[in-house]
Amino acid sequence: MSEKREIFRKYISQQGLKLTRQRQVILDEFLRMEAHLSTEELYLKVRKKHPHIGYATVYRTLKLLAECGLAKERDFGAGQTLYEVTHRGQHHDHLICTECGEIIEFEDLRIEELQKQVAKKYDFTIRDHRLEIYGRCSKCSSS
Amino acid sequence: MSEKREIFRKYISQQGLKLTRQRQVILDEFLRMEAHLSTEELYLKVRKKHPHIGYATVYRTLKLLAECGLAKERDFGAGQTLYEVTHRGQHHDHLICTECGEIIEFEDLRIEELQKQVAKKYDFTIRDHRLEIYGRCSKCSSS
DNA sequence: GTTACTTTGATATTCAATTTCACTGGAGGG
DNA sequence: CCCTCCAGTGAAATTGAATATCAAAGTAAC
Ligand SMILES: [Mn+2]
Ligand SMILES: [Mn+2]
Ligand SMILES: [Zn+2]
Ligand SMILES: [Zn+2]
Repeated sequence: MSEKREIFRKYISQQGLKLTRQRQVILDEFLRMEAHLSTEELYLKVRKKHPHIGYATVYRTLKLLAECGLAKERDFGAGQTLYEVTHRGQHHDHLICTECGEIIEFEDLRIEELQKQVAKKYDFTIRDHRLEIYGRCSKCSSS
Repeated sequence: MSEKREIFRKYISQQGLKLTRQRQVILDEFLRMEAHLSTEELYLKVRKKHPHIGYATVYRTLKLLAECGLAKERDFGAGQTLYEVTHRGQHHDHLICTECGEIIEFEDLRIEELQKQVAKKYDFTIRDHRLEIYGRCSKCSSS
């Protein structure tokens, strides 16, 4: 938590930017959330305690957080981009329930390895990837 | 080709819809294209021979084609949805060059199998999935 | 305090996706 | 072959998220 604030502080100063009150408030509120949330959702959260902070500032701060690696932008095809806190650089992919919207995170190193093999076959240099599995979660299947 | 027209015809009639000139023109033009194309691109193609056909009709017909399984909707995160012709139900995933936009298709049954294992672990019923690998193609890497 | 910035936040703009609605035209029944 | 009805069409409007704009406010160095 505090370690992440430090990362942000350093990034801000490296870039010649300023550590403003708004940015700190937004960062704190973002770190407090778990799971995946949209700019709109974070904006509404922030707004409760700090009604003066504007949508544009939340939007720009989330971009900053993504730049410095504290946040990961996710587009699950639901019309709006979601953000999530990145935990010590660990990568993961998602199972997404199209019924109730639940998002389950998973990692599978075997799949990651096979992706590398595929890329190699086509002489392709991987920068990033996304694997999303859509369907029904256990709760929605049983009901 | 003709077989696909038949599939469309059947779907249309099953749904109590009408096989209009516009829909046939759009279907034919769509089947003639290879690779991935946007609604806009197909619209422009169609327009050349049939300037009277509107964008909304192309848009709606692509939705129909997706519904009956002749087309697959793809969102590669580039701001607009792309469509591609589905060839005899074969699934594939994509390597996407973020430099030049080239899209390479691949299938890897081992990855597909591992996805099933992951889903099973979480008691999740797979309906669909997307795996996209972003990076640089061989051409862009060498230059 | 003055200067030279950056940041903020209300608002405007963009752009694809989608909807609207008055007019048109397939297709089945006669 | 003609009717009639209801789905289809297409120009235009609307939506909604993402992003840009810009005047006012804030910040830090001089
Ligand atoms: Mn996640
Ligand atoms: Mn493809
Ligand atoms: Zn569910
Ligand atoms: Zn390339």
